[in-house]
Parts: sequence; C-alpha cells; structure tokens
Amino acid sequence: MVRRLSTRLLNVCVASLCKAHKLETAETVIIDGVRLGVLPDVVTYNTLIDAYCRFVGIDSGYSILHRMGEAGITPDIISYNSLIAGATRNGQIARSLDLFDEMIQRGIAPDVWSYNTLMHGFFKLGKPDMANRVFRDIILCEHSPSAATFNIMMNGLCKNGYTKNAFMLFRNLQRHGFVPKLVTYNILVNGLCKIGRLESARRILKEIWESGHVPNAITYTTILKCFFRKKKFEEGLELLSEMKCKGYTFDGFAYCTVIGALIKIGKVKEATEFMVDLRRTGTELDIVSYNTLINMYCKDGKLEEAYKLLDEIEKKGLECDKYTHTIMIHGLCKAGNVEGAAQHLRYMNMMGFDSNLVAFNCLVDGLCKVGQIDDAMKVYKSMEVRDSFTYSSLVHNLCRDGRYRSAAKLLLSCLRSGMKILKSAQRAVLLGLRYSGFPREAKKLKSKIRIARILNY
DNA sequence: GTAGGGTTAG
Repeated sequence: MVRRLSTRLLNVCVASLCKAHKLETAETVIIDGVRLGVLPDVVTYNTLIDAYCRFVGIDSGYSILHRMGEAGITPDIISYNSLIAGATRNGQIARSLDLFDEMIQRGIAPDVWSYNTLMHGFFKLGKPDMANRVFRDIILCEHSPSAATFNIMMNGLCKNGYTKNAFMLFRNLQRHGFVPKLVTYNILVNGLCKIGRLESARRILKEIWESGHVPNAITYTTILKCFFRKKKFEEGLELLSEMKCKGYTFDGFAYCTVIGALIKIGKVKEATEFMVDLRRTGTELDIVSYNTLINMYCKDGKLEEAYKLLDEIEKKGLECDKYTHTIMIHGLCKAGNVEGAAQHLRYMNMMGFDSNLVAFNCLVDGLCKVGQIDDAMKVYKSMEVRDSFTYSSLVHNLCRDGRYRSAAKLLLSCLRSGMKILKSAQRAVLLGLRYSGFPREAKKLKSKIRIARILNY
C-alpha cells in the first residue's frame, strides 16, 4: 500500500515536471525513486513517452518504449496512442500506421482514440479524404465513436475548407440526439469566423445561450479576432467591453488575442494597457504569450524591454521558439540594427532552428531599408527558399535606388518560378523604366510579365 | 492521454 501510494506520488511529480518541459529533472526524480525503492509503473512511462514525443521527438518517445520493456513493464493502449499522436503531430502518418501494426502484433487492440488521433493527423496534413475514410471505419466497425470523434471531424472539416459540411454533420447529429458541448459550438464558431461568416457565428452564439450553455472566453475571443481581422474595430472593441461587463476573466489566450489584434492595427498604446492588466493578474505566461508581448515591445521600438522578457523566459526555464527569434530579428531590423539582426539569425541557426524564411525575409528587407541593397542581394543569393515576400521587398527597394533593370530581372525570375509579387512592386518597375528613359524596355517587360502569367496558369 | 481560441515578414 505504501509502495503504491509512493508510485502515485512519483507519477504526480513526473507529470508536473514533464508539463514544465523539465524532462531531465523528471528522469532524475525517477532514478532517485528507484534508489528509495519506489518503482515507476506503466503510468510513469506513459507520461514520459508523451512528453518526449511532444518536446523532443518521436524517436525519443519510442526509445522509452524499449526502456519500459527492459524494466519489465508491458506497454498498454495509452503508450501506443501517445506514440501515434506524436507521429501524427509531426506529420508522420506512415509511422503512425506502422505503430498501429506493431501494437496489433503485440496483442494490443487499437481503441477509438487510436482512430481519432489518426483522423486528426490526416486532417492536419490536409488530407480530408483520408480522414473521412477513418471516420467511416469508426462508424461502420465495432468501435463506437466518442463525442471527440465528432468534434475532431467537425474541426477537421472546418480547417480544411469544408465548414458547410461540418455544419451539415452537426445538424444531422443533432437530429440523432447528439447533445453538443460548448467545445463543439466553439469549433463551429471558429469555422464560421474563418470563412468570414460573422452573422452565422453570431447566430450560433445565440444558440449557445438557448441550449443552456454559457459561452466562455474562447467563444468570445474567437469572434473578437474575427472582428479585428475584418477591420471592424468598433464592433470588436464593443464586444471586448461586453466581455469585461459580463465579468469574463481573460486568460493568457484571450489577452494575447486582444493584444495581438491591437498591435496589428497599430494601437500599441491600448495593447500596452492590456499587457499591464495581464501582468497584474499574475497569469503564468507560456512562450506564445511571451512572443506576443515581445512583438509588442519591438513594434514600439522598446528593444530593451524585449530583451528583459527574453531574460525572464530563460529564468523561468521556458524555451524560445522560432517565433521568438524571428520577432527579435524583425525588431532589430526595424530599429535599424541590421548587424544585430544578422547576428541573431546566425545564432538562431546555431541553435539548430531550421532555416527560417520569415527571418531571412526580415533581414533582406531590413538591409534594404538602411540602404545596404548589395548586402541584401548577397543574403538573397544565399537563401535556399524564397517567396513573394523576398522578391517584393527586393524589387521595391531596387526601384527606390533607381536600379530598374536589376529589379526587372528579379521580377521576371519571381514570376517565372510561379510566385506572385506585390502589384505595387510590379508597377514601380514599369513606371521606373518608362520615366527614366527606357519606355521600350518597359513595354517589353510588360509583355514578358503577361507571358509568364499565362504559362503559370 | 487524446478534441476547441492566441505569436513572425513585403
């Protein structure tokens, strides 16, 4: 009894450490436990598998499976479901299917969650038809679908551009006695907002109240973000005060939606007010929240404050992600410190982050803005991947520098590789050529652009 | 344990 109680305690401890990304500490606690005679059980190992899959990689998660075998503990359905989830999160569907085979061979029957996870994976990969096949399997075979099955299905349909179908499924299910939870409503509200159907989203909001549910901060922030995205700032701010009046407590998510939206429309002062409010509540911030705040400071030119937050992140044991670094690179560029930005980019690569197109684009644009176009071209040439941002920025700035012929060359190679370019960049080249004494070249370029467009259709 | 809202560039 004592031992079982201790193992349970060990598991609680390991789970909270894993949640805080402190995997090494979790491992130390397990080793210490063994020394004291507290043995880890299947739950301990399952917690580790999930954490390693999330924060390190599917291979590390899989190696835990071996370790548990060596410790004489047989993996169960949860061990495999965690691994399958880990593989699908990384877009490794083939790996998930292998894991399916492996578990069946070991005599562990997949449950509805194994299928749910797989379905979710297919949706995330943008393969709704495959997800649909899994869904049909769940319905037709002996696995009875769980409420989550339908939620995953509806969410996947919405995310893959089939919001109407999600809606049809929803109404069908209701006719068959399905009682939607708030999560289901939130999925639909989000789906409708994403396709700009604000009125329908509002109707669902009414339906939520009528069904006896109380919409939560998620419901409201989803609609709020939609208002801001559609530039309906007045209505957005109105909804915001409605939330405040009704006494909704903002969580980190809600705050960040609002702060992020306010920054986007240039209302940095208002965003800062929300930030002060957020800090006052003492809400634990995760890396995404920190990224939002760092972005706010960068947009406001307060880089010192941004660096303070970076220190705070480190002190809390959180890890910066590619967004954090990209936001910093953009902030440094915006402040005119391109040298610092380039240094940060090198640092980012050194830390093992993949070559990041957005960060490179920021640097290219930053170099252009301080007049170092040749350096920008050097960076451009070193880039493995380029997109319409890269080209638009360079073409614009070459024009600003009066180098219309180089701009024209770049413009064509952009269009010929099938990418779009800002209309204004295109116009700048054509007008530049025409009015700097090369009207015939402008005319030629125009027809070349036309041909490139036709070929890309 | 698995499902819903938030972060980057021209």
